[in-house]
Amino acid sequence: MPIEESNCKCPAILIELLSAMELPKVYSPAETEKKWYPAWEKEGYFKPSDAPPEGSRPYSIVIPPPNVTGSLHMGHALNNTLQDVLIRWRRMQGYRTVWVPGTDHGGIATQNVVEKLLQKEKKTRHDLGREKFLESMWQWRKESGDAILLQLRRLGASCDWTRTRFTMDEVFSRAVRAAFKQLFDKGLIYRGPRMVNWCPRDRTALADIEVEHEDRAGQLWHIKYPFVGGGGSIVVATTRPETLLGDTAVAVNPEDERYKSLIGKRLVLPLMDRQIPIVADAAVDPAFGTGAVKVTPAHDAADFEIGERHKLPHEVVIDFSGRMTQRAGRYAGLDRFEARKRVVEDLEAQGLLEKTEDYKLSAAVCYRCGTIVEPLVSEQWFLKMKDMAERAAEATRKGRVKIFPSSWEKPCLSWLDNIRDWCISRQIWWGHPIPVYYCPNSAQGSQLKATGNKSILEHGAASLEHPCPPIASIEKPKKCPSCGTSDLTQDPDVLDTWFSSGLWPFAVFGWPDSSEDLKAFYPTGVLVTGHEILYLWVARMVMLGLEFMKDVPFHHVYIHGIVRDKKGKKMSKSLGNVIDPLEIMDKYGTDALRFSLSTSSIPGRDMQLSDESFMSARNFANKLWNASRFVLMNLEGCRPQPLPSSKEWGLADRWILHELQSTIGDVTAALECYNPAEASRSLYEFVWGSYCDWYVEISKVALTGGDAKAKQAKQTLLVHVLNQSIALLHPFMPYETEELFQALKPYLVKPAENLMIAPWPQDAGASDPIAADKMRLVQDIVTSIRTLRSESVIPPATKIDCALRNVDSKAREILKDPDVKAFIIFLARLGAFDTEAGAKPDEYLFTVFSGGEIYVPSKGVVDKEKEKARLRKNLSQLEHMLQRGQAALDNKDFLERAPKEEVASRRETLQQTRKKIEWLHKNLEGLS
RNA sequence: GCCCAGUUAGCUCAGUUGGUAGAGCGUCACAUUGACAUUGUGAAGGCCACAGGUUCGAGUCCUGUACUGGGCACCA
Repeated sequence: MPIEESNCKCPAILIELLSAMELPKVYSPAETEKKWYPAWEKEGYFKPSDAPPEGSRPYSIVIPPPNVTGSLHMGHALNNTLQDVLIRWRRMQGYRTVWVPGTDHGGIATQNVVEKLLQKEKKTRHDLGREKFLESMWQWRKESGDAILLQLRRLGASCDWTRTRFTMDEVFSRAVRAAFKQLFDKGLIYRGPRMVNWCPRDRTALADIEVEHEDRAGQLWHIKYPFVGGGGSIVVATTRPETLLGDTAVAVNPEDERYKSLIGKRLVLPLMDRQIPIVADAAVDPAFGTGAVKVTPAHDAADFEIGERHKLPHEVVIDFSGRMTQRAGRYAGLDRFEARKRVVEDLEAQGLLEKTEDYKLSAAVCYRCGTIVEPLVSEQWFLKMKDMAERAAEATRKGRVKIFPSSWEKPCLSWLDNIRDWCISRQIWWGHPIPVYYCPNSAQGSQLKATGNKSILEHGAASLEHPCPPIASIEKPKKCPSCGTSDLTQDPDVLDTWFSSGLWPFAVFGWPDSSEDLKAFYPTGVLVTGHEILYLWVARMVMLGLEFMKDVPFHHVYIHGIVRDKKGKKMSKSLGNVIDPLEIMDKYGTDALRFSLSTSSIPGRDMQLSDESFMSARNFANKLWNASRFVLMNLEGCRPQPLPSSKEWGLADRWILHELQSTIGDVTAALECYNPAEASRSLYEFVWGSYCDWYVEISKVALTGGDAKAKQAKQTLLVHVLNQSIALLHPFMPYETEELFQALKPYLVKPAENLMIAPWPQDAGASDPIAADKMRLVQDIVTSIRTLRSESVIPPATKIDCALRNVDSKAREILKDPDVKAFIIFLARLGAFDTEAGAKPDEYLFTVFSGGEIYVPSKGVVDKEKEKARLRKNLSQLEHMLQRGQAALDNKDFLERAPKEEVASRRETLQQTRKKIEWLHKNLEGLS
């Protein structure tokens, strides 16, 4: 029969002992992590409070929604750790916080994943048809869609899961259609045939920003175009000879003396036997290649423009799948690269290839699949950007949106300042259907009929006298407002995935309806992201936020680095150098992963991660664990009580509170300016370097001493400083700190229910430079003695006696403090400690500290030769210092121009160094 | 071609207004009844990329060079 809790009448002291003993020697993350996440969620801490305390301000973050294509990788782990650090910190600061999670349908990327699955069954999406294919897309989304969000829970992400959004859920889709319609009605969205970047693999248009440029080795072919009627030829250079088949002119610069007389003449297009003119256009750079350019208006953006200026015909020789069209004559049906090979061969055979040069070109590739992009003319929807970009740039310039680090501001502005219209239509199936409808009496409608509802990429098929205009509508209209027909067909294209992501910061809060959430949480506090989607996403959110909300979507943009491997390479599946965050969490614990990511996250820099960095974070977690374990094991009889008044603080207490205070300031300031590395490092130093190494050690004096009052004060302070430390650490290491907090709770006055909602530590006015000064002396003497022990190979366990001589007045004053003496005796493991030694001992080991000589009597132990070598080594170091110091003080200019304090302090150190050298010399002499 | 970062110990990186260079990891020595060996103590290890300049004084400010990474443009 189980013992009921209420029946358990164990003495409180036993419970304490038990709870302390329950802490195992080593921190084991797995159990802790399992416990706290559900507990926090159950308490509703992830949701913003419905009844916030008065004056509590809202603070919100929206997640950069990961694509529903896979699982958590290290980049996600970093991005979301940083967001969680910030939101937990703000929550503890008392803000009414919300972090909205969600996922993105991810357009081309996600469609590609499912298409690849189909490929394994040797099927294409066209085999399934649009409807069936979309069914399998939704199936995929259902199965693997939110896996990544589940993994975020493991990471400790304190998202409000009740507000989870997906960019294609019904509510969000309505927002997307509403946004489109508003922009359409305002005349900002237009449709037309334009030269766009076409990915023949994904078979869709891409926006300019979705094209990446890669340096590749290629060739520059010089081709002869003979004049009509003979008389030689003109040579043009090209990297894409297959486009020759679609040439409709050759252009030269009008100022180019070499070609001036040839303008207007006609040429025979090789291989095609068509005649084309030589035109003059200022866009041609006479210095490049031969100074003569072949013009292919249908397959090159620059040529398209030349074509417009000279009214040149378009010869479409490459189709949307990257194959040569019927217009390419005998090359019809060939893949573009196969055609290139054949064209070059044929030109060579006909003696029209003058030469081939190696040439470094930057290939335009699709950012999703890496296929070389083909510039093609097609019918697409565009969003006018100029005005929106201007407003976004203005908001950035005025600081309404601040970018951290600010070095990203300039590139961002220059992108906005040079913006071109945004091609927002995609010829894929997975995405938001464009909310535009056509009636059969519209140009597009009639064309759709002709092509069997498949595509209206090509233009000019229909020629109606009075066509009905396209209808943009949030819901499908019943009939055409122009002609009344109810036979309406929706545009077959979908919207660029970034169009919907661009609405994320307000659509997640319920836009276009006006909601409480929207009022409270827009604009959000900060957007946390990597720089790779700065233009693709961030800039667009600013533009669309200003357009629809009349306000920026966030005040701050925090750009973090990219996660790289040990060798500095970007992590990628194909390189096989990925570190799986889930594995790291299994191996080292979630807190170690988070702490390691935070510590490595230096503003504006990419980070290199390796096992060592996780290990060091894991060790830190264990150190904190054991320090807490020590404190808890020494709280026997301790009751919750307020801090003793400052009068009762001993030297070490004043010092640790001084250090704590500056740590609180440092951590808070570092987080304010998005520098988690500085915040976490400062905490590491404080916890390990100050609290564990010195304060906990020193506290052992009082804990084991007989003074009950001193012991009690020490217990209270140990608990207080530990409690403040874990509070500061909580945003970085939420699990372990929560676990420790629960263990500490019985000793805290009015503790919060959970550390997660405990208040953020405040400046307590505990700055104490005098205590810091005194502790510095303690540390100096202790370290000097330790060095001496180590150099003379005296085991630390052996107690030694120690005497100081020639102590200067400042040090003597400090040594009067009984604490100082006691600490030194304890930390340096001394037997007798004589601070005012008179006579020199007979045999001794010798060293110096900043304020005097240190003698360690050691009868019969001293190896004279070894001791001499040791002292000589010390001496040579000091002499080096003396030399440098003397040089400065011998410099007249320095004495005259440097500030007095500087000169004085140099004099003092020099004096000290001299004294030390003198003492060392004397002792060296004494040895021989 | 233009712009922005970076270059500091073997490795990864700190270094605030200019004042004799710091940490972690790794290495070496010593320590295992200790809160913690995922530990402690100590040591070794640096022409702060290079060349100039400003300054009494430069890792820090200025100019130039080299290399690395990134952004943008050109790309016939």
